[in-house]
Amino acid sequence: MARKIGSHSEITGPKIKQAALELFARHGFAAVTMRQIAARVGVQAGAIYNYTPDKQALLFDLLRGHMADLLARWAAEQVPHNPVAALDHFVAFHLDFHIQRPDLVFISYMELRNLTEENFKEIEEMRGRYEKIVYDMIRKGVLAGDFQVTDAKITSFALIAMLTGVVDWFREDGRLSSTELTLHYCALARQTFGVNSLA
Amino acid sequence: MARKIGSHSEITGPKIKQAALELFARHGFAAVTMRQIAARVGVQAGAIYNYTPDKQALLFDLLRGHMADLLARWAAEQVPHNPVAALDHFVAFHLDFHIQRPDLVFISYMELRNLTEENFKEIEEMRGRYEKIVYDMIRKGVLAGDFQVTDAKITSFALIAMLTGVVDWFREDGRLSSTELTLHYCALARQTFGVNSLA
DNA sequence: GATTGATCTGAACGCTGGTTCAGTTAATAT
DNA sequence: ATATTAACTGAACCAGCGTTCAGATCAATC
Repeated sequence: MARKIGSHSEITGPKIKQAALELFARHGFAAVTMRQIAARVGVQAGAIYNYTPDKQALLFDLLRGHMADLLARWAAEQVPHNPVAALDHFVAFHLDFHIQRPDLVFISYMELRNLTEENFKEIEEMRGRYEKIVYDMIRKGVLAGDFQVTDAKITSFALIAMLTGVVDWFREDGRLSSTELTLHYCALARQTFGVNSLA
Repeated sequence: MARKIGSHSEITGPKIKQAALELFARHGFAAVTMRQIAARVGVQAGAIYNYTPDKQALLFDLLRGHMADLLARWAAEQVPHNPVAALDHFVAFHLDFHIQRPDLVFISYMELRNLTEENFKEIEEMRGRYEKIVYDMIRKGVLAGDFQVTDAKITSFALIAMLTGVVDWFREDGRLSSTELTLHYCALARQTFGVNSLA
């Protein structure tokens, strides 16, 4: 035996990425073997090397793709000028994006330390860009007098942590729908930012 | 060579735990070898097995010890009856406890998936007990009319995530002292809980 | 329908992993 | 001083790791 029936790089390539993603998320990068990934795709381990130079690149591509996707999608959003509306918009966007990609969110936080130093720096830089978006949004709201926060930096970290933490427990078939979730978190975020509810 | 000069189980035992903790936190459980741990202690790999049945137990003991410590210390706290004061108390406690143990916090979140199923359940149960403490605290505040939260469960998760996320960026020698940090987060938590600042 | 290139197999490579254990030495008790 | 026990070494075991590659087979092209 050699080449499989119906084999195509446009099919096998994505399948390998998907299998690697699921396994990395479930067991951790270091604990997953190339043979496990291959088995999930229905292929031998050697075949993976037609699609990636090595295991490290498999991880890095997933993380970079995830961050690039996040930044690109936010850049494409039409963000309201009103600070409170912008906050609501961000909360909805962040929750929606992250809830749809729990595995990617997980490994983007977990597996940073398994990256090469230079690969790590690249991801860190992208993460910093996203954090700056939140920080700038808060600063604008503070300057406009809409937000009452004592420290914009701390608040930006707190907001991101609070929102991203949702993927640890939220399930599509759970007590709350994603719509209800968003509503709750918009209210929570407003309160956290000291938005005057009478305004 | 065999037994080392000055060797004592009361010394080597804790050193192994400490070395394992640091290495697990830095590189991840699966990526750390018994030989690395041994080298850090200044001993051969085989010697570790005088102190632990296997690598898994090394991890589990760290996680269980951490959670047990957390629960025991909270149980020993004198918590004010006033809901707002209790919230402040909890925020200060949680931040203080977690900031002092960044490595343990890290692996307690990261390495759950590397636990045996039964070991995992035990840690999960302890974690649930801690989350319930927060939930009950919020419920009391809501019933007393001190907190304005739409969903006590969500708010409890959000608070824990927001506070625990601090270990990702806080440094003792950074911009903020731990005292300032606590003050900021008490204010932030009050705001998140809709505590009437005029009361 | 023959040729060519893309896709995959299967076996192998050198290494390193967790773990075991007989033997050796330091500390302790007698 | 001697005997006993606790602590550790060093070497070995085997399974499994990531990675390579010559060869086999399928898909596509003309």
